[in-house]
Amino acid sequence: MAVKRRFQSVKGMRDLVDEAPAFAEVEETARRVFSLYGYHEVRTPVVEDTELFVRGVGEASEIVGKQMYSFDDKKGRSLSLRPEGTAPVARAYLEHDMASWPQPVKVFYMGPYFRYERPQAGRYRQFNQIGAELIGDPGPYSDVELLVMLLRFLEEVGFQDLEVGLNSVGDPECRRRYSRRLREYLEPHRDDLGADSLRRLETNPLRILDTKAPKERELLEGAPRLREVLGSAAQSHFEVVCEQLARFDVDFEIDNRLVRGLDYYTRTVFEITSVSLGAQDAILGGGRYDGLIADLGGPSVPGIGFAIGEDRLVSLFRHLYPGRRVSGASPQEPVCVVPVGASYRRHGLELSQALRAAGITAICEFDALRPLKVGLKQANRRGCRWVVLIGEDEVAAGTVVLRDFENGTQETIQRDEFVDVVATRISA
RNA sequence: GUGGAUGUAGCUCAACUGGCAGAGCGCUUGAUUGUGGUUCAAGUGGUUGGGGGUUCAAGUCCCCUCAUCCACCCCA
Repeated sequence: MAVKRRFQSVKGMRDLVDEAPAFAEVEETARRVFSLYGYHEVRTPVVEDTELFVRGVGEASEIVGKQMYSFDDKKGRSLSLRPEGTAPVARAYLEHDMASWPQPVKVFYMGPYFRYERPQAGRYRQFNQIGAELIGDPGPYSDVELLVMLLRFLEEVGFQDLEVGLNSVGDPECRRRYSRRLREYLEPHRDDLGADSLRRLETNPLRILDTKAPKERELLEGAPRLREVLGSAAQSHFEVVCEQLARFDVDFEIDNRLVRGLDYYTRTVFEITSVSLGAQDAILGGGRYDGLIADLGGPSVPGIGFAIGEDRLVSLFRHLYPGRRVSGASPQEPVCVVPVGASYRRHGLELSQALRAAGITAICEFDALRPLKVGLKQANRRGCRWVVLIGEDEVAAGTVVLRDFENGTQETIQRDEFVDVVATRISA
């Protein structure tokens, strides 16, 4: 009966147990690297006015149309769990009048996001993103700096050989021009298009470019290229970005089909995918959004940013480098203090505190049901190599016993010297 | 929202055309009352996801439901 009614995590949401240390290491790496580039961390609320996403992300986008966790509060206001991070940051930029700060404003953030979709490999209803936004500079050098920072982060996490897909979706005028061309090209081939693409032919022809259907891909081989219709400003912007990325040895490939799903993107767009992740293969994506702040009722301020899917990043890392720790982290394995008998717990606490005061990770087995045996077994199961024993004999003699599980030896050392001895033994 | 697969012990999985629910690992105890890990011995483990139906008899067949996984879609 207890089994039957046992609680379970909500569909599409999971506990991070084994993965939690890797998440923490990824987050620490992000803080370190992004700070190095002059970014500072912000934290925005998990809940926002629903309208923020409708206007920011776009009513036509799938995210807003079908995937939001929306609800009415007690006053009847429509609120939503945030499905992405850029619109909230843009909102905060306006709310705190960051336009009066030295431009550009550079921020990063991390935390949970929510989309109501059917879960599958690499897709959760609550997932974690690490993002950064550079707001207030329209120029291509900011694009390059942001991408270089992103690659540096991935490198410091421990990834090698990740390739960035890069494209330009141009300014809104270029896109309107291109949509018309693409529609003209595809119209005669309606029979070869699936239902989804047919619908997009009316609503958002650009999205047809990233179709997975082989027949449609073949058809698109002969389609006009997006970059061929870019205006001269967008064109030269893109050229500078490519040229500078090459100068800084960024491994990128121009992908003509790369368009991204959020409505606010302009000019530079990019993403990194991996075939090792299954169908949900994007580990990060981003781009420029020169019209977003204005769409939200603010001044015309350009911006560029990215979002890293932390769950997918960790999953890919574990798949590519089994057993390896993120960022080469190697936490200190604890020394285990075992009081021999319940009446020596006081000494156990004292000894473990002395070790911690010296910066040595220590745990104490207060709960050994029987002297020694159980305590040692626990210490072993926790993966400790070094055990400090304190009992009747040791207290009487003013000593402790330091046991080395690796070769089964142990030594008796003076209690007032034991911290130093432990320190030298574990670092040997 | 659509489609497919799978739910048996804490974990990984067996159980023939319906016939006594099992194994390995884990866990507890002992061999060793102050010595772990190895070994040996014993023990602990379950309303077979839940509900209903067919049957003398259901883990097995039928219906419903829930969950997980994978794909479509979408994206991180």
